Amino acid sequence: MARKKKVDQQELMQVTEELLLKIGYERLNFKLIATQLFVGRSTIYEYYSNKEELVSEYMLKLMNQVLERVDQIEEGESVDPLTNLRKVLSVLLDYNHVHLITEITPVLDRTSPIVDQKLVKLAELEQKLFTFIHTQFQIAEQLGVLRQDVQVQIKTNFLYQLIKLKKEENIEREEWADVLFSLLINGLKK
Amino acid sequence: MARKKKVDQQELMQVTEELLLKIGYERLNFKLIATQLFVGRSTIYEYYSNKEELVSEYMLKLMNQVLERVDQIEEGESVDPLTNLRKVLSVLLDYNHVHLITEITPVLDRTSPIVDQKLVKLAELEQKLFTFIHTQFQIAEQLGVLRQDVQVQIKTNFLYQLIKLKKEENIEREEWADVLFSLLINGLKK
Amino acid sequence: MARKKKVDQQELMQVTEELLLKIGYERLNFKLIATQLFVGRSTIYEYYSNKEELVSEYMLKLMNQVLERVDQIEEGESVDPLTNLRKVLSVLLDYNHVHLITEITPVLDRTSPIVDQKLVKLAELEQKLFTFIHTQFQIAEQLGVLRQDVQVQIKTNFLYQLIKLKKEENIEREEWADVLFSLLINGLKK
Amino acid sequence: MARKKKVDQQELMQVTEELLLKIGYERLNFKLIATQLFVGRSTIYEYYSNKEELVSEYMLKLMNQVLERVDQIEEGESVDPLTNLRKVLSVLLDYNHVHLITEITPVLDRTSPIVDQKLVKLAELEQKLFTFIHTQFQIAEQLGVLRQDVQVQIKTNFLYQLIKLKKEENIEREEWADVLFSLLINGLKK
DNA sequence: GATGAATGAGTGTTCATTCAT
DNA sequence: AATGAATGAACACTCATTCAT
Repeated sequence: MARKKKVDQQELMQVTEELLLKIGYERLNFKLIATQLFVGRSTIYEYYSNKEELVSEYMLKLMNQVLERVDQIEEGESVDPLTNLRKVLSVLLDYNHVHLITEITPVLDRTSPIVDQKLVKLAELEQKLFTFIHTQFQIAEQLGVLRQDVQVQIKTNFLYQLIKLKKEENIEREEWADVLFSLLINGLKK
Repeated sequence: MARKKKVDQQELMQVTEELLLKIGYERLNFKLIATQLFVGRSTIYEYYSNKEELVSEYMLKLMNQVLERVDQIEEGESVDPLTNLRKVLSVLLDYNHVHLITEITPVLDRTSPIVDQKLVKLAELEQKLFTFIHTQFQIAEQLGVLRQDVQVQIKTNFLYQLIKLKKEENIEREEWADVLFSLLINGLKK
Repeated sequence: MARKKKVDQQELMQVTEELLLKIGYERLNFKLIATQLFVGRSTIYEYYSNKEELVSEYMLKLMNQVLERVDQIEEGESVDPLTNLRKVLSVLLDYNHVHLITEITPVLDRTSPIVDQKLVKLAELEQKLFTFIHTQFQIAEQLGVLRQDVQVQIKTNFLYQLIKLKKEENIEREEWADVLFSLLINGLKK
Repeated sequence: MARKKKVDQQELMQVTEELLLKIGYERLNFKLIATQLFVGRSTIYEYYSNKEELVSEYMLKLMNQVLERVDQIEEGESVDPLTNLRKVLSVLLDYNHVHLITEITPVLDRTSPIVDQKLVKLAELEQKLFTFIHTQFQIAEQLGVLRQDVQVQIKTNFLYQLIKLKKEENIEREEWADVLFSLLINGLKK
């Protein structure tokens, strides 16, 4: 009979996320992960042969979750682009750590084909996300709701960057999303 | 007298900056710096006894340059807060890498008193910058130009985050500043 | 299960002792130890995270062995203090390298709590040894066998220092202990 | 005109002694010495080309001073060997740090001929000192004052080791010498 | 004479990774 | 499937020593 599995994949991903947020990609190491999971260091190697593989897998899973939520928006009944964009912002705030992807992806060593493959897939998903936002902005423009002197690309980035603004402690998430969205659309002017 | 100096401090700072931007703080190491300067690794230790000291010195110099520019705005004839804020944005775009400070400062080991001292000084300077922006926003509010349902603190952060938006390749810097400032003030609405 | 152990703890302690006696604490380093044990340098770090920890562990083990022997004297049937002191001298000569402790302890860096803890324990054991000798001297004094114009503290030190006298090559250990003890008690006078 | 000499030889020797006593031979280095003398590190190299040369010179000077004092005893009017030995003990206590020589000499690298030469000279002086003590003990033996079942060599060492006994704080030097000498001659017996 | 500057050699330490069980 | 043990490679840091001025 096989030994009971000690390493729960979900737990592994969760610990990875916590550590990525707490100490960052560079300082993340298998020793730490193993300690938190109460397993031997080398056990992690049974599943991922290095940090790159583990982290790219984590990012892929994360992006998949985000896109699932975005798909729900797409499949929703709403046809108003601004409403959709507001919903996207909500999702991004929920998955606030997606910004990790933007930071980590460029520094990852893509030598290993397994890693490379995952990063390609990840880029596709990211593209899909951007395309959705992009499309909404285009529709909004056509409806004459938005200014047209700024490229859609910039608008998309603008929205994406918003999630990096540090939320005030005493404000609740949806309310915060409202503030950000209002800033995005109306700016600071009275 | 001594041997001719091989290590130019300015060059050292420049290489540090380049490497920080290219590979980040964690991957930065003295070997790399020394190689780029065509000197021995231990030579760098003659000037800075570790990475922390070198990098905190770099950040301090950088922030000093930024504040010099901000002081010029302060001493300028303009009393219009929005004009001043627009000028600050220009400065921040020129010293676009100030965002490194925000990233690196929290992870630096402050054990060494020399490092700690520099970080304290750095925090003071940063505070000064924020205060200037803060003040301009307050004046603008009092003049009734800006919306008041968003805290000044958030506005300040908003402006500060703007510099992270990646500039399009084919656009010139001042023009880009105009775009960003317009986004900041007017938002995306038509 | 894991790979077969290559590093025998006892062997490690023995090599440490040999090197401490041969080249001293300052010159002792992990490279040397590793070479003698035919293992990689970093392997030693699996067991002790630095020289301080290794050496303090060594000293603790050594002192424990000494005290075990002293305990046997204490539990022995003899009640004559001089006989007991003579036996202590034998033990000290057997563990002649205890003087290493006196030399090394003061220069050890106690920053690490692990090291500090061991040194505290070590000090306790040393105290116990000194107390035993001290007590024997006191009893001897009360029996009127010893001069009383010299403090017990000095007597204790005197005995302890004796082990540093270099033994002549051609003399056997117990005989040498007799000579030293006689010197201690009777002095050089006829 | 030549520059004013900044490095005073005597001061150099004094600093060397202080550091040797404070931190020991192994930790002694030119950087520390230079700092204490307020000169550049490389300046010391004008006088001594390495630590070995400096320290062997120091020990030689020290031993010379000791022997000067011993010569005075020899030239003195006293013919009583015990009185002479008591005087030697006084000298040894004055130059209490001669024990440094015993510790350092064996670990010094004798590769350099300059160092070797000094160490040879040093050994001669040490021999002279031992011979003097030796002779006094022999005379004393012939006078029937001392026991003869212990080799003179051992007696000599015994006296020499005495200086390592830590002096109590509140006792004055000559008095301490008396205690030690009495221990040496009469032992601990009543 | 004096020294600031540069450097190599050696040690300290961490960690990803392999391997045998 | 799991892991304890071993290790090399890479980086951190110190210091004796050389050299040009």
